Amino acid sequence: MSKLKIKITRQRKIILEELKRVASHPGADKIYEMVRLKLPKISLGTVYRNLEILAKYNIIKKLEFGSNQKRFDGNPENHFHIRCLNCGIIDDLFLEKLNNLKNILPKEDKGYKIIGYNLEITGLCSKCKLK
Amino acid sequence: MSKLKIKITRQRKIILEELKRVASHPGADKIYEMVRLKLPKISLGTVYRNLEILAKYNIIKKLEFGSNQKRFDGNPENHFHIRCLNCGIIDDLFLEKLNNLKNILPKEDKGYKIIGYNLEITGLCSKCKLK
DNA sequence: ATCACTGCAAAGGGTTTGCATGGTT
DNA sequence: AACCATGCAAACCCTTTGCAGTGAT
Repeated sequence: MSKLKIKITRQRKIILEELKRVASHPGADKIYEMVRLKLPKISLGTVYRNLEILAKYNIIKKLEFGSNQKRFDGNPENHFHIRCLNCGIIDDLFLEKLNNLKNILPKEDKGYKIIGYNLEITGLCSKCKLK
Repeated sequence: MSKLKIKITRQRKIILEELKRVASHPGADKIYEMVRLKLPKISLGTVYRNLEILAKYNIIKKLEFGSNQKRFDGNPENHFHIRCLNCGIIDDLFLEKLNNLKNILPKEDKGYKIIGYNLEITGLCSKCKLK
C-alpha cells in the first residue's frame, strides 16, 4: 500500500472522473467514448495506457472475466461482481458472507503459495430472468 | 443435462484425446500444435470450433480468466484452478473446503438470480516462489 | 534539459467467419 | 438430397507499441 506518486494529467483526471461516474463497468472503448466528449482529441492508446496505470496504482479495478473484453471499475474497494449470462451486464455485489473467503483458502497447496483469488458470480439480471 | 447428440468426427476425437492427455490447460494454439502431429491437415478454425462445441456439451471445460487467451481443461469435473502470477502456469486444485461455495451464495441478490460462479485462485508455483 | 505523457497510426494476438468442398446418413 | 463438419484465408476485435511531438518540472 505504498503511496507512490502518480502524475495527474488532464487525461487521467477525466478518465477517472468518467469511470467513477458510471456503474456500468465499461470497457476501454466505452470509456474512450465517454472521455472524448470532454477531451475530443484524446487517443484510444492514451485511454488504454492510463487505465492500465490507474489499475496498477489501485485507483481503479481491472476486471478480466468471461468476456473477451476487459472491463473497469471505478470503485477499488473489495467487493464482488455478477455477470448476467444472458445480456452480459456486470454489476457490483456486496456479499458479507463471502468476505472471509480469503481465510478459507489454504496458505499453500500442491507446492503453490496461495496469494489471492478472483471470483465472478454468474446469474441472470432482473430483466433477463423474466424471459 | 440433456443427452444431446454430438457427432464424434475424427478431428473431435483427436482434439479430445490430446487435451485429456495433458495437464497443462493449453490454449487453442497449443492444442492445434498437438493435434497437428496426428492430423496434419486440420485447420486452426476447426480446432476453435470444436473446442467451443466440446465445452458447450460439458465434455471439456473452457477457462476464461486473467490471461487474454482462453485455456481448456480436459477434465470437466468440478475443481478449482490456480494461476501462477509469475509464470502463468495453470494447475488444478482440489479444495474440499470450497466445495460448498455454491451453498454459501445467496439464490438471489439485488434482483439477480444467482446461478453459479467462476473462481480463479492466484499464487506462485513451487519454482517461482523461490525467487 | 529532462523525462514522462500524448496523439497517431500501424502492428499484434487471439478468435471468428464466409465460402466452397467433403462426409454421413 | 439434406445437413453438418472441414480447410483455407480473410476479416475481426481488442489491445499494444514505435515514434515524433508536447508538457511539466
